Amino acid sequence: MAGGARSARPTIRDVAAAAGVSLGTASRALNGHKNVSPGNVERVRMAVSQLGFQLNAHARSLRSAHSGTIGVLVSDIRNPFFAEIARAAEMVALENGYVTLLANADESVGQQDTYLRGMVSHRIDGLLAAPQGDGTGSLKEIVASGLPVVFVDRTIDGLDVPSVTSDSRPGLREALAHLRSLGHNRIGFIAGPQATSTGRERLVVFLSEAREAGIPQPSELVAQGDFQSRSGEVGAHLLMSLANPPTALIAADSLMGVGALVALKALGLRVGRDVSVIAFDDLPYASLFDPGLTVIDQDAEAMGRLAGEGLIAVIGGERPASVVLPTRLVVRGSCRAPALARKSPIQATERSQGIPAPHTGRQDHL
Amino acid sequence: MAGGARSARPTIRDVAAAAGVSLGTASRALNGHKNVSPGNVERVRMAVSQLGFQLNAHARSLRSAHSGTIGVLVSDIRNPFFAEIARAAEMVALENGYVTLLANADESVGQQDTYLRGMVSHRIDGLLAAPQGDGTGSLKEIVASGLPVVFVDRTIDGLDVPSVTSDSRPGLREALAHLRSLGHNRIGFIAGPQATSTGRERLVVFLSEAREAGIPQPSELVAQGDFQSRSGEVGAHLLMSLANPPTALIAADSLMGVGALVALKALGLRVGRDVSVIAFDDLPYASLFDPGLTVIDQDAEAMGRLAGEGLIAVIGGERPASVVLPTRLVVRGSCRAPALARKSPIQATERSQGIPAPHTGRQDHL
DNA sequence: CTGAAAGCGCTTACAG
DNA sequence: CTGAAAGCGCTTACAG
Repeated sequence: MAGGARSARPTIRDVAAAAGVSLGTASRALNGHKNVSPGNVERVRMAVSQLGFQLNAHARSLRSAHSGTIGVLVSDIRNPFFAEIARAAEMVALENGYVTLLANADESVGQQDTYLRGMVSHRIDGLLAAPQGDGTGSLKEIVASGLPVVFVDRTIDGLDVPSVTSDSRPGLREALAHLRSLGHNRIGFIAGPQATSTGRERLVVFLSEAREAGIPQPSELVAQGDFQSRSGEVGAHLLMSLANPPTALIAADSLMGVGALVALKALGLRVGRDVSVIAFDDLPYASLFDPGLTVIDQDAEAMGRLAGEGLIAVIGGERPASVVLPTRLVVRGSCRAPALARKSPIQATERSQGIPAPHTGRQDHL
Repeated sequence: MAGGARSARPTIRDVAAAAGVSLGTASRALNGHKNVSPGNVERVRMAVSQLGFQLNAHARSLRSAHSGTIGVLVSDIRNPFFAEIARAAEMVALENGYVTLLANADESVGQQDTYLRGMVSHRIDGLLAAPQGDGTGSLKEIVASGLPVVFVDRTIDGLDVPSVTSDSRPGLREALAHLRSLGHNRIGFIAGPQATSTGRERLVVFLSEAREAGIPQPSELVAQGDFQSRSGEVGAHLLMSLANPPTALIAADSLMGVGALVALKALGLRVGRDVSVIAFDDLPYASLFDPGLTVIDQDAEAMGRLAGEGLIAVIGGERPASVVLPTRLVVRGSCRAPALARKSPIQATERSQGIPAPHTGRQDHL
């Protein structure tokens, strides 16, 4: 059983010898080539299992054009959204006979480049990436080299690469309609980093949808975050400290949303009652929060799967179209009518555009 | 810029030619061997950056004894606990010049074996694993083959492999002391799968610590789970439906803990007030639950890091000792004195061991 | 300190 | 359908 512990690993030459065929025939049998006699296929199969032969992937990769490996690069593996994408992509890769090399950039462009270089050294057959940075460095070189690449979640301007992203518009539109119907017309937005495509898109779409809905959005109502929890905390603090604070908050990702919840708790503000909150990305536990967190959900599993399938297609020489998935609102308990809502949105609009209210902080109007 | 897109990749031969040295010297310069003249080292360095040379990892792996790759196998990458372990281990690998091949067994022994075979084909230099199953299959073969292996979180009986695990005893002891001081003496336990080392250990230790603390533990107070959320739900339902239900619940991992919270919510029981709850493993959002969830925390980051370092040591020919980290209780709001606590634990003990109370469900005793 | 040469374990035209 | 042979891109004793 553990007998051959230290003995040299059997090679395809050993298999050929045991099967009584030539090295070439053994290789062809192993790879399922058509022109091999059934008898030899069987003999080789026997020899393989008898010797416990495991093909050396490096020798194969060196000789043939492909390595059987794909790279998956995510921004932060601890973010449940990316963990789900990575997992789904990996499943697809596995189903197609690829092993996955996982790179966790951990929000660092430097680390991203380190991993990317390693992947190039390992001659990955394709790369699936939720990219960081501005498209300089290894990523640009990789795309320029012609290696199959698919972007997921994020894209990079100037790099012409198929992508799987989601469209924040439907979700944001529903979110605004929901808040509007509850009587909110002063909505704070905690934006993602403007150096990422998703950070930019969500802010632009929020602003355009708010305008469409007739909700005024003075720039003081936008806080700039970085998709990390801490920045959501800071942003919520900032927004709620305005002379005329918003009655509702939207965070551009779930980590910042959680940060905002932490900040509101610290400020003694009750979510739902005192401030309504909506965040991008669902969390497995969002319904256990107090109250349940209303979210704009993206289908991370589908994104990972479609991106994986897209990459397989690119590797196969196809040029798949980019796909854009919808987002949708999942209503839980974190949004309610503002406790002290004004009856006339118009009036409030005029106020917020003109002189800020004296710093009573809150407008008593009952 | 994108000029050489389709041109063949430069090899070390091109580098040697450009630097005006032999192939061997180029290789030695590249690998930082001592006996190379400074001038040649510099010339090779120039040629490398000028040609954009990237060493072919497969050729190197085929020739030399190691591949520069390690495998990291986790049970479920979507579990925050394992995501953190994977990330920390990966960092250590990177610092030591290794690229990580990530395998997500997704709670399936079959998938674990598929990945393990792929890793063996890729000639990983070492394996870090939170193993599934009973130690048959690829895992056993790998250990028997002499490949460096380190277990993290879980171990497998009969496989003599260094490991990094945590000792549930201090955390459970604190948890029981905490519950005791609040007046609980009827505690339900939602156990992990007895086919895993952690599932077994936590149950055994809980039982022994409860005995030590003088808390009776009839078998009806143990529900069998599988570390998945759903089983925590079922387990909590079961326990709370007992004729004489527990006043507190301990779940052997966070996913089952979350499941229990879901079940309690569905049953209309308020955590803290009606039932106290403690779960293993901290969650990034546990403090935002209603109320905050008290947990028995393990240091996942340290486990991943230490396991990574241990693996590097094993690869280096050392035989590092296994390390066992402590667990500790993080008190939040999910435990309070039972609403209808008896004054005398002794009396309650006698009751619970004897005739179950008639199914009023709750003992009114005010 | 350096070069020439062998060879890691495969795949794949090329003949037959 | 099969075998003999070349060669993928490196590393590493072996001489010098």
